[in-house]
Order: sequence, then structure tokens, then C-alpha cells
Amino acid sequence: MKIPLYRQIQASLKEKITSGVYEEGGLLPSENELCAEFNATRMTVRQALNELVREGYITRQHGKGSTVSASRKSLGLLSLKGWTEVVVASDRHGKTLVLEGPIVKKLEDSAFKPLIDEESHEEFIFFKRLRLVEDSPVMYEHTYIPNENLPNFIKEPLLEGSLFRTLLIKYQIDVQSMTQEVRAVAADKETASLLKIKSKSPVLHLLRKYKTSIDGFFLYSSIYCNTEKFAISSFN
Amino acid sequence: MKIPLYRQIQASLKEKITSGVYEEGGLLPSENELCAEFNATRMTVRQALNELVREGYITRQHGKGSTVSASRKSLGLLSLKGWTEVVVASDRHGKTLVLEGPIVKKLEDSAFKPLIDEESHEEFIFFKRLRLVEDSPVMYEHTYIPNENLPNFIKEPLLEGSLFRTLLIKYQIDVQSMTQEVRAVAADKETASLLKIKSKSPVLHLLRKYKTSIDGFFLYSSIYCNTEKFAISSFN
DNA sequence: TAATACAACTTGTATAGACAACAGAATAAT
DNA sequence: ATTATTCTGTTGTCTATACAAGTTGTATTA
Repeated sequence: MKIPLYRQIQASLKEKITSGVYEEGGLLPSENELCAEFNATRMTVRQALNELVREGYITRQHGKGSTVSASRKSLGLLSLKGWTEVVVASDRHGKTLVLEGPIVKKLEDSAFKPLIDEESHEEFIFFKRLRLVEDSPVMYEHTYIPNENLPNFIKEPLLEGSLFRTLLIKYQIDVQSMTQEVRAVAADKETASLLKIKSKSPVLHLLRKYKTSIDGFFLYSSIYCNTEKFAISSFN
Repeated sequence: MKIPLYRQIQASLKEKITSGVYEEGGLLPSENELCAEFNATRMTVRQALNELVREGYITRQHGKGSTVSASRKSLGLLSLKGWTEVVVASDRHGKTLVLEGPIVKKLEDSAFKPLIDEESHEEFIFFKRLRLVEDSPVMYEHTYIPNENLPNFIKEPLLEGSLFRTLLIKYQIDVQSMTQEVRAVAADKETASLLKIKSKSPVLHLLRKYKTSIDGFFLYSSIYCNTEKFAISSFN
């Protein structure tokens, strides 16, 4: 299974960005320097960099360089980045409470059906998580991960509390893109109480399917989001 | 002011897609054929095609070709999912009712402030539009366009009812990308009655800023969206 | 007939090089 | 001192080529 060079460069840079080797707001090495580092041509390096732009990790400026994405006022959660990176990058104080899991179960949530194509995996690793910004709950998330090729996943804690980073570092699984459906719904009892809002308040509902570097390995998330204080932002 | 070749190819293909020269679901000419047509190399053509992918006009498949995506022209940069198949199959595209405008006014909607940088234009052309799919109202939209370099815009009707198409054909202004903030809110009286839902029902609120091929020329939209039947889907 | 192999197409990845356009710093001219 | 110019390093655009790999239809073979 051969991984294209530009994907390797992309994953390597992403690792260095999320681990802090390249600081937020700082400049990445120039294209020519990256060419030397990875023994690639500029076109190949540029393809990796453009992917990182698409995923929201960097911005680029003509004549200047590639800047590691700076914080935004609203949480850039329509972009690819996982919760931990976004909150850290926006220098707000974010916490994640694991309410349930990880446990192994089947994906019985019927809401996902339109996103899943044909034969799906039998078993998934399941999480229920509540995410807070500055001690107020903002998102309530159900996550399903195929229970394949993830030895010891359930036993060991997440690296720095980040699912995406754990997958990248420990299992070399790079989350690369996402599709989602967005709706406004009235919060049900459970969601409302967890998000500390009134029942039937409007909440954002996101149904997500993440594509990874492993063929056929998709993550699924159902997210309820309180947007009173924080908006979800996206760029394109 | 020189326009890069790949942007010209991009705009040309976009024009042919939105005008129906290339049909929905059909294949675009192959890269090599486009190379011949535009006197460009494959890398240049591919850059144009990749931009169209990013904008959602086409999808590409290894070994096969570039397929024109459905449901782009009638609903701008929004793709609707859920009943889309029905809409496409019945060949009844969404309708748009202009409730108010175009008129010239200032941008007084304070909600836009976080999206606008520095000195903004004094005067904008303003629209209130209601969008329907299969005769049920789905979106209520306020649009602001800088009142600059748009001679006769207010006097003349939109080409085929499409704002983006009018800007592209009559004024060579190509809408290329967008940033937005997304919230779930309770519908106010006006919105609820227009969307034919109960007051205070949850609706999606989108605050958008569109970037165009003209430097400093941005469009702004505030959109309320009924997601009971249709979800907003996004790719990345 | 059904399966296999092949051929001709497509897009994907990658190299090597060239010049243009932009940003910022250093230098020269006023 | 201030302004203009030049220089250097950066990203943006584009050419020309090559091979890999996926898709599809056709021909061959068992």
C-alpha cells in the first residue's frame, strides 16, 4: 500500500503543527526548504501545502510564506480540525468530559444511515463526550469509530485528550476530509440538560462522516451544539 | 490587470455548467481535450478543475472523469440534501421570490460586523428573497452587494433569476469562495411566517461573506433556513 | 457462455525548470 | 531624515514530460 509523497509531507507537517513544533502564527519553512527536506519538487510540496490550507491548518500569502492558522473568535468547527486543536488554537480554555465509553457497540443510530454506504463495519468503538469552553458546555457528541486495526485503543487513554492526534500518532491514521449535514433542531431533554439550556431550545445538529488515510475507514459523529455564545464558522 | 489562465478556464467551465452546456450528472471533456481547447498544459487545466471541485460544481473520479454536480445553479453555493433527488428528478428547480429590492441602502445589519474588515463600502444594493423547493419555502435571505461598478444593475432583472450568474455574465464578477458563521436560532415572527413554520421554531442562521474575482468586492448574505425537510450539507 | 486478458481511455502523482508577482529589508538618491 | 530604488527571498503561474493507477469496453481464451 503506497502512500503518495505529498500525503506523507502533509501528514508530517500536520504532526509538527499539532505538536507545536511549528507555533501558531509562525511561519512554516519555505517551499524550497521543504523541497530539500523531503527530496521533492516544489509542485509536490505545494500540493501538500494546499491540502493543509483546505483542512484549515495554514494560510498562505504571496511573497511571504505559510502561516500556521491563527485563532478565530468563533470556533472553526466546520473545518476539519478536531475539537482539541481548535480550542487550543483559539486560546480558550476547553475541556472534554467523557460521559460514556469507549465501549464496543454496533452503530444503531438511524440518523447516520444516509451517510453510510452499503456494507458497514459490524462493530464500532463508541464515545459520548461533552465539550466545554470556559466551563460552559458547548457541544455534546456521539462518536463511532470502526473497531478494526486499533489494538489497545479502548484500554489506553487518548493522547493529550485528542482523538485525532491519537489516531495520527499511535495508528498512523490521518483524518483528511469530512462531509456533514447541518440542521437546526429543538434540544431534547438529555441534550438540553447537558448543555444547560432549556428543553426545546434551538441547537445545531451536525452529522459528520470523516474520511481518513485508510481506505474504507470512516469516523462518524453526531454533534449537538449550543450556538448562543459561540458560532460555528467555516471557510471555503 | 491580468487574469491567470486557470482562472479563465475555471470561469469558462463554470459558465458552461451553469448555462447547461454541460448537463448535470454528465461528464466534462477530459483533461487532454480541455488542454487542446484552451491551449494549456494539464497542470493548468487541473488547477482549474480542482477549483471547481472546491466550489462544488464538479466531482472527479480516477480513471473516469469529471462529473457535473447536481443542484448548484438554483441555490447558489448551498447544496441541499434530503429531497434533492426528488427535486432533480422532477426537474423542478427551486424558485426564488424577490420580496423586496433591489434597492440602494446602507448596511445597517449589525450582525455582519464581525465579518466586515476595515473600511466598508458606503452603499449597498439590497435584496430580500425567499427560496422555495417544490413550492415549500426553505430559505429567507437578505443580500448586500457593494453599489460599485454595477451599471444598470437595479434597473435590469437578474439573468434567469440568478444573482451569481448575472454577476458572472454581465459584469465578469466570479464568486469564488465564502466564509460563514452558522447558528441555530429561534425563528422570529417575520421569518416564521415566510417559512410557514411556527414562531420560535429552530431555524438555521447563516451569515455569509462571499469573495469574488474583484479585489475588495464582497457580497454579504444573512440566511434563515428551515431544515425540517432539507439539511444543509457541506464538503471539505 | 463465462471468465480472463488486453487495450484504450481516464485521472493521479511526480519531476525539472522558467518566469512573474509580491513582501520586506537593505541600499541609494533626494 | 525622508523618499525612491534595488535586491533578495518568497509564493503564484505555467510549460513539458513521464509513468502509475483506476475504469471501461473489447477481444481472447478456457
